[in-house]
Amino acid sequence: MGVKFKDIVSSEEIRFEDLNGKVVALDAANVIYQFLSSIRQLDGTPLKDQNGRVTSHFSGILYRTSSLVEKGMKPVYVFDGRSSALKKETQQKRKEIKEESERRWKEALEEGRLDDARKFAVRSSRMSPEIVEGSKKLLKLMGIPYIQAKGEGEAQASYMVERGDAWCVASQDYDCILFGASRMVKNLTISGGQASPELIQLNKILKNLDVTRQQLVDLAIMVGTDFNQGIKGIGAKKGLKLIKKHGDIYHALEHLDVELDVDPDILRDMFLNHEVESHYQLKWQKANPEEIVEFLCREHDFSEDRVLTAVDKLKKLETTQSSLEQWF
DNA sequence: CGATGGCA
DNA sequence: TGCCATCGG
Repeated sequence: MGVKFKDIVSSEEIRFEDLNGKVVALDAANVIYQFLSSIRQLDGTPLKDQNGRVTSHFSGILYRTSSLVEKGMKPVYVFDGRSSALKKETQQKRKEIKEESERRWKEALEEGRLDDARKFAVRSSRMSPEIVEGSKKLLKLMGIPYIQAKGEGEAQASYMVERGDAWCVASQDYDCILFGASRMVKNLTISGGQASPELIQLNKILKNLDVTRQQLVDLAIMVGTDFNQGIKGIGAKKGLKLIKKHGDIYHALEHLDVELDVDPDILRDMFLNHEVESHYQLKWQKANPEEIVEFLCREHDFSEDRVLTAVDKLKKLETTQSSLEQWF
């Protein structure tokens, strides 16, 4: 998932207080997928309502969002739009892994191997249109804005940081730095325990590695992204050396005597000139406790006490005003 | 994952 | 109060 840059990007640990008052653009797909993967029982079964509909993502969105608000952040969720045809191969591969994982989950369950069951269940997580629509509905009732991207959500979120409408992108993937996000935050989890939030700044990465953003994109293309396979045997470190030695991907490829499956120019264009939605408005509104209870408790069997406690935390937003609000 | 409750 | 196991849906 995402470009494998872990070995070359530096990050700094931050505290939640550092994000007080900041607009945080959350990559919705990334966040929801995390919830679907991890909010499960020991045997891997996700949370479900009485009708058997998965509710893990509702739990995650409700509790994490309300906690972020309580800590002073202004969250905005960014949903994926159409995905590039270039992503087809990755999507097909993921689909196969998920199907295989689901099969092995059931198999492990029958044989009583609980650890394996959970492991494969996590890998089998899938985000259906129903899950996306339900998530949007919940956010709306909570008064939390969401943006529908035209293309990749990461690209849209990065654009919002570039415009100054958001302070950072929150994601676990490094893709947003390729899309030009000047700041991204990893591990924006509440009970992080070990993993506290990490701030990753594009200009610091470029300075540390001594490359341009274009070169960083070229490097990603060599290493492989969700949109292309990359070159076998080339990881972030080796690729970085090659890009620095030869200047760009075309010259590096000449010296390696290999060809890519996709024209680098097409991928460069995707990362550097991604189609985005520029007409949007960020507005945090009062939560609607009655309708949230109707939706989560009546329709999806959540506990009213727990839901109302979380919803109460959203009141913090009513006292703060978006700096943007003055413009509208 | 995040909330909750029991226990020191 | 803080830590940890387990519950949530």
